[in-house]
Amino acid sequence: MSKVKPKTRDADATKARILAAAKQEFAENGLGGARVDVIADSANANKRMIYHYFGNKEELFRTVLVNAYVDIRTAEQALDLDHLSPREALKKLVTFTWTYYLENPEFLTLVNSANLHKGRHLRDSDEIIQVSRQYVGLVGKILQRGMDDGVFRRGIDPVQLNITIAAIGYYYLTNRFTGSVLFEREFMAPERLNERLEFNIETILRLVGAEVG
Amino acid sequence: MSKVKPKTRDADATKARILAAAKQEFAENGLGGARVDVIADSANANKRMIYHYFGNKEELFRTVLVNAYVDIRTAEQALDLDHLSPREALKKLVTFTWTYYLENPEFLTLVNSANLHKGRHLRDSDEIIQVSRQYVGLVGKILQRGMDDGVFRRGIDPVQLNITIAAIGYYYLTNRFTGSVLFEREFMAPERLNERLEFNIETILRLVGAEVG
DNA sequence: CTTGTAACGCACTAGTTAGTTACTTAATTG
DNA sequence: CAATTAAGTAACTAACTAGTGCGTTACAAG
Repeated sequence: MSKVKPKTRDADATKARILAAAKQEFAENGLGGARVDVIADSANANKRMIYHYFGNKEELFRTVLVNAYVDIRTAEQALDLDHLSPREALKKLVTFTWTYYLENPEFLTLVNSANLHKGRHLRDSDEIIQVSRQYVGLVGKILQRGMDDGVFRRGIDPVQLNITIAAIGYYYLTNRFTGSVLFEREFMAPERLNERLEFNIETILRLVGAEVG
Repeated sequence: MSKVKPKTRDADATKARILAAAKQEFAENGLGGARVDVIADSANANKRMIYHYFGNKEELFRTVLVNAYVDIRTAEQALDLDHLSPREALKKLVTFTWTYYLENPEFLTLVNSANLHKGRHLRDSDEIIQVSRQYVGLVGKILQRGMDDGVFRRGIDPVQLNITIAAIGYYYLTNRFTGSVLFEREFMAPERLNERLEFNIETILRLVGAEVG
């Protein structure tokens, strides 16, 4: 965790170190379980700096959370799905969502923590609403192209599809610990992960009425 | 919250009041955010009783968690799906899962909390493994009947199906707060809830290759 | 070189919090 | 009914925790 502290003073770098450490600590212990002193230490910063730059613990959490959403939505936009067939675009999006969760597990626990606190950290965030609209539009466009081409069935709500694509990956990964106990199966074994991704792709393709295989 | 304290001494009743209060407090604030004093108060019990009956906060959480799993698995077993057609049995199971999450939102946050703590509270719980096997068996039986009847396709893993049935309801409901902001849609409005349930039923029926409608 | 501003750090406070000690009171049993 | 066991309580403690007061140090502008 501990990043190198620069010799010279650098407000931006210090802020960035605090945010990285906070993301880690909040993800690992939740908003309630996270310790401000731990964040300060592992950021190689002084606790006073956290209050100087972010005001308080809640505001720090809000910043971390908004950044996390902006990050995933930005990565999605860079996917460049327009030049793919609707079917391939959908496969790529399901795969991306899965891989992103897998490589950024902090995202899952941050979202869980935000919801435990009834989403109050996200309200009145215009930034969040902007990037979310782009996301819904992205899936909506794939869906529209697929319907026009006659390869997807009509009448599918893009928001419901969005939620489902997220759900089938998110649930498996966020509940991987209890899941491994309940189902007596090593959820994180590489071949199990591939198995699940394939299952998820099939689930989504069948849902939109595309030919599977 | 505050249950009536009986005039006479009653260990079982006190235990039960503590467990009910703990379930509420853990569900609302997570393991880290829950306060033992709050649990004692709202159970109309003394904090000392919590340590007397349950040892410590962690063990109390473990008990609450295991009880929650046993409760949902018990309710599922009472569903009596054997006399229904495979297709109807599956619809009933998806509906039950959805309704159970909706009526017992504590279950969702308890499971999230357990996973934040890497599932350590569930390990070496034979009780959990027993009831989980019954659950997998239940879905496996429906699946088998459907394949025998030729209404479901072959080769579906019952565990993956189980996970997917849980996922599409769980994700929508546990993330209802951030979801309502991100998708600019009132996730808990009655017509939205029905919409989602219908979508979920369709998702599962298409997944197993059954005729939809 | 001086002076203003922002980065940074130490040590403290006021309030919590899980867990405990030492005790009283009610039920049970021989 | 005496003696033992179990239920229940209040007050306490040691460690922790978010947030702050107040002072120091680096750097840029003039």
